[in-house]
Amino acid sequence: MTIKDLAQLLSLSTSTVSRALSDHPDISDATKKRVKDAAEEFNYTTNIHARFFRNQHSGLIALIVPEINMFFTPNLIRGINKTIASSKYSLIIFQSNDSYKKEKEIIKQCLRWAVAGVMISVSKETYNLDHLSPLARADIKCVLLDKAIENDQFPSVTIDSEEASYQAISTLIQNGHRHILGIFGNPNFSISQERISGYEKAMREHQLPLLRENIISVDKSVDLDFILPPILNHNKKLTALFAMSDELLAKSIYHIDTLGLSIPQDISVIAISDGVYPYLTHPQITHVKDSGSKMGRNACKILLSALANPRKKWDSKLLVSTKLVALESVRELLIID
Amino acid sequence: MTIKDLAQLLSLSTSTVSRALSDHPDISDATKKRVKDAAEEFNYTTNIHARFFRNQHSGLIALIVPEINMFFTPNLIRGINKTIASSKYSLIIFQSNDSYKKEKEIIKQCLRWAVAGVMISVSKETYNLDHLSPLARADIKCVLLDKAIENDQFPSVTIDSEEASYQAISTLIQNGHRHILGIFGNPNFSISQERISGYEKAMREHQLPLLRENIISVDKSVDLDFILPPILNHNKKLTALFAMSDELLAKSIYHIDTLGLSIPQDISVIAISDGVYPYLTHPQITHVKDSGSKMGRNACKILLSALANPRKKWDSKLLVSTKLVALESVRELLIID
DNA sequence: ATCTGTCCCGCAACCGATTGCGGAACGACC
DNA sequence: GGTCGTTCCGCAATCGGTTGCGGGACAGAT
Repeated sequence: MTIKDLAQLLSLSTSTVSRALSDHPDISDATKKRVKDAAEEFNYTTNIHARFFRNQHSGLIALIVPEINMFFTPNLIRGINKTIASSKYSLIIFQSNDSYKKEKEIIKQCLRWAVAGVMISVSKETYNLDHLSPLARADIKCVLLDKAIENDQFPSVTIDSEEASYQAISTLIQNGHRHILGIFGNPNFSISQERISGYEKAMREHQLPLLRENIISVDKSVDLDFILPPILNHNKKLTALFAMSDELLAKSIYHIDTLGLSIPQDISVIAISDGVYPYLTHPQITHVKDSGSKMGRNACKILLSALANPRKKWDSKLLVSTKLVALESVRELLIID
Repeated sequence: MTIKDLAQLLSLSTSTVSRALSDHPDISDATKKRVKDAAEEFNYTTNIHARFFRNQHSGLIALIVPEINMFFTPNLIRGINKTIASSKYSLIIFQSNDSYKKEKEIIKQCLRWAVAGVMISVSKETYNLDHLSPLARADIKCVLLDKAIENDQFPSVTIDSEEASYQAISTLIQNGHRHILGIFGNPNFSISQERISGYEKAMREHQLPLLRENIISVDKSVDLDFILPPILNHNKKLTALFAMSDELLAKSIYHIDTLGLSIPQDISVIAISDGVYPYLTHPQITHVKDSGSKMGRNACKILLSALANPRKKWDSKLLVSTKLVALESVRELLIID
């Protein structure tokens, strides 16, 4: 059903039908009603490609994520969807599978789709933003989110990783913990580096020693299967464990449980989390909440405002604040000096 | 950068450029190389809307899901992406937020996008498929998946719910359990009904009594917060619990842990799951694996083959088989008669 | 009867990519 | 030099929807 079919059906010209549908003042109310009723009846809707073709803007915003996993991404998408729903844009989602090559291909796709804007959480393999330059050249607005890379070209929305991690470790220290195992992701990523540096900052501020052996970095959470059990078995000084993400948290808890240790009697646990998983465990895990939906909302808002005011400079770096959610997994230690 | 710009740059006509890019035999190799190199350099790619506009097919497949949650959906999308990657189609994902109204709107969107095919997992509010008829009229192929509704118009891909549930309960019975608490979702959905009927079938086959109080149906998993603890506390005969989904499993384990019961010493647990969560808990949960990615792959294959052979009749109901994954949460009881 | 103004509506061009058809350019051959 | 074949490429129409411009119809005024 095209506008032509509809016009023929009503013995009108396509232009009249088009104008009637968009409430053009030239068209009489009677005609408008006739046209709209018919459109409803034969459920005609304007073809989005043809509309783009004529108007030269697609009304699309792309979201590029490394993967749609059980943690974080669902919340992120929820936040974005909510914000975008009140605009005239539609969202399309691409997955890079954590591959730089795929990411590059997706950028190309974005050009083909003639998207108005892009929100991207870069892949694990992405160390610079050269592949985004085609977007800039085509005047497509782009916002980095979550996993961002330092640059002076694109605005970014990330959680304040150092602060989040600092909050978590400080909480442990305030509860009397001094020997804290930190579990981090691949240290090549800025996100891991910042979280490590938050750990270190908190330790330093409280004059606690920084032991290399208490900082574990793994590329994938399954790597913990080999690394974590011996440490938990042999390092008897440890009283607390910090996990920088939900994946690492889940694996850590599994190993703690498996070794017959109990939380928080034998070991206290704290994590940075998007706040779903910590409620599913027993005891529920005290965590610093890193809200995916908040981040999505903010990234989306920045993008929409950039699209509304294309001239204005926009190179803001937004740090989404985090909040400590005290649940049941941190025990207060008596401080013996 | 349009094909015209490129043509002008090379002092060729648009038609020559177009043909060169698609390896038309009329074009000399030298020209082809020149054109392709230039396209690469100025990273020109054909505009997808214009292409559709000309060719009258968008090369799009839509996936409509109730929500992108931490369980199941990620796997489903993974499976679909993998299959679709080897075709010439692209995937766009819509979320209905479990709303019938939104679902209807999305169908309209699909028409506007001129998608070639649709895969839909219907919302909780959807009780019939009338809203899909515009798709049928526009000759858009449609496959139901996961949450399907009985009909004779669209093919469907679902897990064999009754069988999965039967497998789970049978396993418990074979291990000596006779008092099994079954936890199910909203009984209005066929998916819950089938799983209940699998439970009943297994019980009947082993001449065990069907107690109404041992079947719990909740609309949302949080409802268990009020329902489950008193049952676990007072019904001392129960030796096993069956959860029909990951959400329900997670909540159930939480309450079991909270009450100080241990799995499987005090109570055995089994579930139907997509196979991620059961490995994150301790002990790991024995489950009937309901593979989202397998379902996605199959739905996608059916759709692609329907698109390749538009004439052929296709009303298949595919039941994706499930497999028992025996882990650590089911204890063998001594059978005392 | 002619003119002016108003209200509706249609004609036709345009957007980018594709493709049938036809034609220019060139070499080979009689 | 004319004819034919071959190789390579351009013209122009097309897809669906939008919109500037212009024109028909009709009423009221002169």
